[in-house]
Amino acid sequence: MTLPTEHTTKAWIRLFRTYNSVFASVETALKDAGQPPLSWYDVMLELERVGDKGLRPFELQDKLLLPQYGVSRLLERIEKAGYLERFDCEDDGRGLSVKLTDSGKEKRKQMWPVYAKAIEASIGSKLSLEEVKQFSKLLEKIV
Amino acid sequence: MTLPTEHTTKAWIRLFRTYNSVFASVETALKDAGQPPLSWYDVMLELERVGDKGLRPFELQDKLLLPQYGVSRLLERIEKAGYLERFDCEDDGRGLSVKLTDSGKEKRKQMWPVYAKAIEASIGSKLSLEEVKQFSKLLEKIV
DNA sequence: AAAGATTGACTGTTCAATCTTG
DNA sequence: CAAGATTGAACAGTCAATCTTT
Repeated sequence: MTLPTEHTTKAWIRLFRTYNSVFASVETALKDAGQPPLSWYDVMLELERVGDKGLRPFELQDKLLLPQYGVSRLLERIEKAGYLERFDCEDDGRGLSVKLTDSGKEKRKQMWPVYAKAIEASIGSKLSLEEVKQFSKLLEKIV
Repeated sequence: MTLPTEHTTKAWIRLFRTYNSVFASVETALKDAGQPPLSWYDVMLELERVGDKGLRPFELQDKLLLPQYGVSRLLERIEKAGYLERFDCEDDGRGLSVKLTDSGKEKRKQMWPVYAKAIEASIGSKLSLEEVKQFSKLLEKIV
């Protein structure tokens, strides 16, 4: 394990600034549109994908790279807003499952165009299609 | 303003995951080494660069892309740890300046190898030099 | 004992209101 | 009134302890 080159350090600093700038654009767009934050969208999208059987919190934990207590608190807030339901898990008495409510599906649908516009403005409009693909490929190598 | 292509959306999701994964590695490395968080490093580096004349909080705000109250609270914590000093600004009675203390300089020096190793492990070791340069160039186009 | 999940207490972030000086 | 900066209160994230079931 050697020290990073100047180039690696520079790349990290730019990654830092770029991510935070895009992230801030998305959050601001959502807030300005009176919509919930991005973290809610991520949960709702995963839940919508699997339908009424729902997901276990630990599955969300893996998908969203959040700690257990982070998922617990996030679900608590989204549930309070009425966008999801927790229910007992039949297979495993320790656990529960979570599924999206109808109003949760509706809300996710409302959020998407706002979210999408922000991504397009922040990234899509700045790079050519070829560059976007290249960018995606490089990111894939890192994680 | 059109909707993003699939490719742009995919690139954003990867950017999200990659950034968060690298960021978490860096923070974990610092914490495990008993060092302060990355946000402190950023402040201390900027302050070290300008020497004893220091920086105004609003200048840090621009450099670090933080809100005014965010800088205020961050400086408060770093000052309490003894790594920086606030002092009245002679040019502008409304403002103040902030400079690094000797122990702040020392601390920044201690943090760097830990930080550097984490960046190298997360990014440098995953990409060739050419790829790092490409990556950097693409990021520059976005922000 | 280990896995799934939650919670109290603490730390950090955000919002809106405030204070001071230009 | 604008700009620079801070602060109380509300909100979100983290740590360690806890509870239940496997």
